[in-house]
Amino acid sequence: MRREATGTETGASADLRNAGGRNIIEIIRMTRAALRKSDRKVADIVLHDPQRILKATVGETATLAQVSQPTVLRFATAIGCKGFRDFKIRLAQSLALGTPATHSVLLGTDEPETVAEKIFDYTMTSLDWARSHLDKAAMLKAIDLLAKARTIEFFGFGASGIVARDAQQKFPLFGVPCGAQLDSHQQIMVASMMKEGDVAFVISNTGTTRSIMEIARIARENGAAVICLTGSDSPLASCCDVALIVETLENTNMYTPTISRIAALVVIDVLSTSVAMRRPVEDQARIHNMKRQLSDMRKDQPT
Amino acid sequence: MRREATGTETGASADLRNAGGRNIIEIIRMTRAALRKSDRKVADIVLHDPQRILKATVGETATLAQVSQPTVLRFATAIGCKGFRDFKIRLAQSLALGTPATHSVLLGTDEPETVAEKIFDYTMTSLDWARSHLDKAAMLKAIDLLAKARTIEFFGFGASGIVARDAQQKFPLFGVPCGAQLDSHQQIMVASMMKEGDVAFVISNTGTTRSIMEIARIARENGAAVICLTGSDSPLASCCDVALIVETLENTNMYTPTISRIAALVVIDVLSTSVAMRRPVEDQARIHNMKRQLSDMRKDQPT
DNA sequence: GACATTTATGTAATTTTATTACCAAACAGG
DNA sequence: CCTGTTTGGTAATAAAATTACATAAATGTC
Repeated sequence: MRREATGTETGASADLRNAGGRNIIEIIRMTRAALRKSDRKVADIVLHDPQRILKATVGETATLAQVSQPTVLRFATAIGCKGFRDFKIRLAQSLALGTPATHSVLLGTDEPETVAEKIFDYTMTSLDWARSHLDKAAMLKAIDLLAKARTIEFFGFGASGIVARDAQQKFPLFGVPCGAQLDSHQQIMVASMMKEGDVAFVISNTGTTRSIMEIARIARENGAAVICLTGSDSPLASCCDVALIVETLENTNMYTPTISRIAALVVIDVLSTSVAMRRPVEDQARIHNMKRQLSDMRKDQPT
Repeated sequence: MRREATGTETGASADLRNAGGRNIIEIIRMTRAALRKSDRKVADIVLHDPQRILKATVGETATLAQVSQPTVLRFATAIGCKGFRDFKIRLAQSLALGTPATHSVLLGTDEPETVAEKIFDYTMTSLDWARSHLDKAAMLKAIDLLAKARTIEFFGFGASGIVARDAQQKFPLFGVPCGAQLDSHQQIMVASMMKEGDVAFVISNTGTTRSIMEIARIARENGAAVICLTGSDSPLASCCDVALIVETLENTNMYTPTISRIAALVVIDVLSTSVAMRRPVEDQARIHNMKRQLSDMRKDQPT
């Protein structure tokens, strides 16, 4: 009773389904258009109030959607689940990250407690999204470049400057000298001095900042490898050797904090850790030592 | 809402259960000792391979635990679930955040892809943990102080310095001038200049850094309110007006990246957003405007 | 240390829920 | 306007969850 290529399959193609990764709600949203009319009714009530369905039985769901029970079952298989049971498990997992962002928009009347809940939820949901949209190939290329680098320079402004500085602090993991430039004049100077074997790591959420693109260009002209970390497939991405695009759920609500920097920080964690793991075993002790030094430095920095 | 006690209740007291927040696995770990002998068998196989149980029926679970089916049911109610169904839903949600941290420790042999998965998972799990362990009362007091502040100064070293800088960048939300001091000499100078009405926001993950405690002391002597953001109930916490303790799952594995700064950043998000929401309605437009300015600044910073 | 009382666990019956088999309407193409 | 195909419903069936009840183990009391 696999439903892959059998006759029961509707127009909803497998690749569409996979695109959403593990989040069943996303899968439903995407396949919705390709579903049968009645299945769509089920899809709609699930999307409308997933929490309700989580506690519902097949019968209740059928009533809510105004369809028959088997239709609910067919809906479940149509979106790629093994059965209703499996569907509910998957729904529960999708909902664990908090009700989808659209539901958790902050209201002016929210109590601080609610605000905390929502912001945490939103952050976690966004991280989940970022993870499922990571470009693994680009990631691998970036790790390759970083592992071979002689020095690494991080560039960024504003919120991205924070990320750059954080990355720079991870130099013990990267194992080579790292710099972080936040002043645009300094940036130009440093970029001009880079040469083959160096890696310029350019961070810009928007990917449109003029001066940051200039940095990328200069570093590249001098023979340095250029990696960028950006929020969308921007102009900056096209002029780099590797573009790490970290998509985040953006939300125009003024209260919604910028999530992009959190996702970027986690990506940096992944890169630095992977690079550290790439090093030969005989270096491990040395890295361990460095890490401890960093740890000590954080713990107690005497005047 | 979910875990009210029924008559079947065993010695496992309600407060114990609530301590774990929403994560059923944690709840099981904590209540395990207080469970009946047979129930404990069930608890053990759940903890041992939660993924397996997620796909199992009552019967299968009973066989795996070598108990009868009703025992499995009783186990479910004992840990505060409405029934086996409810238990599975909750288990699914707990597992969605990634297999518990202990399972996702990085191995030297992991592929970069796996590393990414694990780090994202770990970050999300930790955030979930941090959320459920937030001290709401302290949070409220901090928001009160920040909302009334005339100026805010953030202090931090190393990784915490990153957090301080990030917080400072949120000044449009706080609505008052904010500073971030990262150099210890500067810190002493600025702290000495603070006076009543000012807020010193001291960030230190360990909470034991000598110089940072000195800062807190100086600022306090001068009449400034002192808020600290720290990772545990440390010496620093006891000498501040408000102590925000953000517990994170710590893990001694060398590859595990420091999660504390991520949690701290999210807490700052919560604080700044709450403060912004606290402002009178007539200020909202002004804040909105400031926020846009900040946004523009991020987008494009001409040389 | 036997007896009463509570607590813990299993067996079997029962109910609820999920799934399947089958049939009828709607629909598209010839 | 037939004919095969797709879609959706009804009713039967299988599977799973839950309850009722009985028995065994443990605990305490005199």
